[in-house]
Amino acid sequence: MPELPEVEDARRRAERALAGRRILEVATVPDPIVYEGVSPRRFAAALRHRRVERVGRKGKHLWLELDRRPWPLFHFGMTGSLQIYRDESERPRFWKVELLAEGGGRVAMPDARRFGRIRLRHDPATEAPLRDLGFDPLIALPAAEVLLRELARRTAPIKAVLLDQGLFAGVGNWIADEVLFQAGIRPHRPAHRLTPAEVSRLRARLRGIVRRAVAVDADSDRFPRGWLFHRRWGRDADARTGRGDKIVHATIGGRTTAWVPARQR
DNA sequence: CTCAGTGTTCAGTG
DNA sequence: TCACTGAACACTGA
Repeated sequence: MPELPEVEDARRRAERALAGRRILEVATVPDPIVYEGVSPRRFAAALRHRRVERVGRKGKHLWLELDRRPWPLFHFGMTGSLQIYRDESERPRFWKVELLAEGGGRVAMPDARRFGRIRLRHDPATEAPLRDLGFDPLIALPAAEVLLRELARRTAPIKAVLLDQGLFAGVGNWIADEVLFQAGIRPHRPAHRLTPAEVSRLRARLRGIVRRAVAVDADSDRFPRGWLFHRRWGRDADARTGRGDKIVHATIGGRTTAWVPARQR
């Protein structure tokens, strides 16, 4: 479940469970794909007995700031998430790591498809992969003129450009489609051909969508009724919006794209 | 059995 | 160097 709002929700839940507490135990499973550049053993040793000061996020990455470096850095890939519970019996299927905190709270990262990553960094914000991220729309969304200038250099379809983490950190497939739907922009449009008015709308909708999704704790059942999100799933040939407009599916930027020709130009 | 998939990376091309 | 495209990665669930 991992686009910006889901990761921000994970960050807040992790902060509630861990901030100010020590990590008493670290359980791991052997997985040289998900653990990148660090063995589970060394990872566990770096975290054990440390106090968590706060939890950070940029784009789709989340990290724990401990009282000693290095710090753990997580990416949830397609199917990773953060689960918080108290009883060991609730340890999720496909778990990769589980922390036991002072007070008995447990925090685990499961990841069925193993596209997620667990890393160790001395200063996550200034090292790869975070160093290469663009702006995070929840933290600092640039002015429309700045966006317009960036988009002017890109000839790829706007849908593909929205997915570029080096520009829009944290935007994933459903957010990109939602932004273009609400801004009334056809996903195939070359980014450099967007008008200033369109870039302005795109910026406003990106901000609105991310803020709203975060405000409802990334709980998609609480996303506004009119959002494309609720009707975009599964390449259903007769899918329609609430207003009866046809939803079509295409592959753009290598990803399934849902859009509404009647509303997007 | 087949295929899509809330993501990223890398090789190849222009 | 840079922008861009498409394949590869791994594996579940429909």
